[in-house]
Amino acid sequence: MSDNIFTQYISNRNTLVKNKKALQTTYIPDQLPHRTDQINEIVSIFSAALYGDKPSNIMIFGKTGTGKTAVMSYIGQELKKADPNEDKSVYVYVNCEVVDTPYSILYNIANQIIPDSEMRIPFTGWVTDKVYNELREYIDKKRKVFIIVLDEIDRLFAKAGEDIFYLLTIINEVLTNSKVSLVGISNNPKFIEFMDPKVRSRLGEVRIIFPSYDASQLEDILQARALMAFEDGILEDGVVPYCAALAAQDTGDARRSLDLLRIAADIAERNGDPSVTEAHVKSAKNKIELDAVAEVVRTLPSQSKTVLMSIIVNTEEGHNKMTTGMVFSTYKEVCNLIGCSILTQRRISDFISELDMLGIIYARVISLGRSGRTKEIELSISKDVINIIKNDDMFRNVSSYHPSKQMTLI
DNA sequence: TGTCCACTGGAAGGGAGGGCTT
DNA sequence: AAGCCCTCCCTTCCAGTGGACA
Repeated sequence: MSDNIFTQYISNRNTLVKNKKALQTTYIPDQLPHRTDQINEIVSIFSAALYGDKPSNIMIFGKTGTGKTAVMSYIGQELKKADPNEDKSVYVYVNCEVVDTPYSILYNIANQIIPDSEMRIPFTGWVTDKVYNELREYIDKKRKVFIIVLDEIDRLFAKAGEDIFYLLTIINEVLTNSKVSLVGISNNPKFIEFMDPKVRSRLGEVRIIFPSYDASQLEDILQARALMAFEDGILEDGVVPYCAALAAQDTGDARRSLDLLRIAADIAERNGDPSVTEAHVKSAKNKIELDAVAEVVRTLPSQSKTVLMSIIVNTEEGHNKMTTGMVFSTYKEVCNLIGCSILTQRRISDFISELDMLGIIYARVISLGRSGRTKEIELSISKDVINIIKNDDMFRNVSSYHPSKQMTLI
């Protein structure tokens, strides 16, 4: 192969990770440490399906990164192994973060279980009732137990209301040959309280809690993945406990601890280092935090970005702290420079509160006595993140701009 | 103690746009 | 295709507020 811009990276490739898949959060290992009780409970309920009985509906609650989705995927795989030809049971998984309307839920379930050769439900065009009826008829015809897993079910409830849950929970009353069992997964245990009591009790026949992992449990999980991913001697001794401790400090999120380990290994590889050290984990932590804020800032709506740019402009003029009025008058001038419409101060006040909630700025309500009551606003992002906004295409005319004299400086 | 300022933040409602239903 | 409904984004209105100041 002739030399080109990729050659040096290919020839100098330093691979510390022998099995990158094992460090992916989507990878489902053969063992899920510290989730045996939950797995056993769910399996004992699901086993009814293999005898043709209807398993109870289950609601699973637990914070992000507590293994809810991983456990359900694992059990789904195992169920398929126990019933490889789907003679008795069919396992269906739907992520309600992506699929969040009644029509799309039914469409998604139907297209997972009905082969194209038998029927294809169109992406749009049918009345929801028609999809429901077709799905119900197909399910009944098959004389099997259908286990339908609805991940992030609280999002579906927030977006689509409870009608879809009502339809799904009463389906067994109109089925004569088949049975449907529902599993809802949510990180918000409160949402079910807002449901109609009948739907609530049907949906949550059994409730299973996935507690957050503590540092030593996270360490076990990481250790198992590290064994799969790295050759001996590549990871320095303290690395796994350190990743586990950092993630445990947060919310006991196993996903976060895996991210730390994977990104630390990436950094070590790119530096050409022979092993992964705690220093690499520290860099990984900084990178994750910076990336998260940068991503939030990059994807802000344009009006929100303009408000943030106005705050940046004021800060660079030496006003580290400013009022809503100051931000608004700079905002109007920035709008004129970039040619976007000017919203009202009331609306800008909301944007300021949203930026505060996102942790991009710090805003608190203060009283300046005779000078009125307002918010005191200051930036709370790093230079790197500020540069992302300043280099945004929409602000190319703003680089040489200085705001008019502000009358109400703090 | 009352006044005043520069807002805050809740409420109501309009308009646009998108998805669902007929 | 047209109507309906919902959500989102925004405006308008306005009562309420904390503290400096007279």
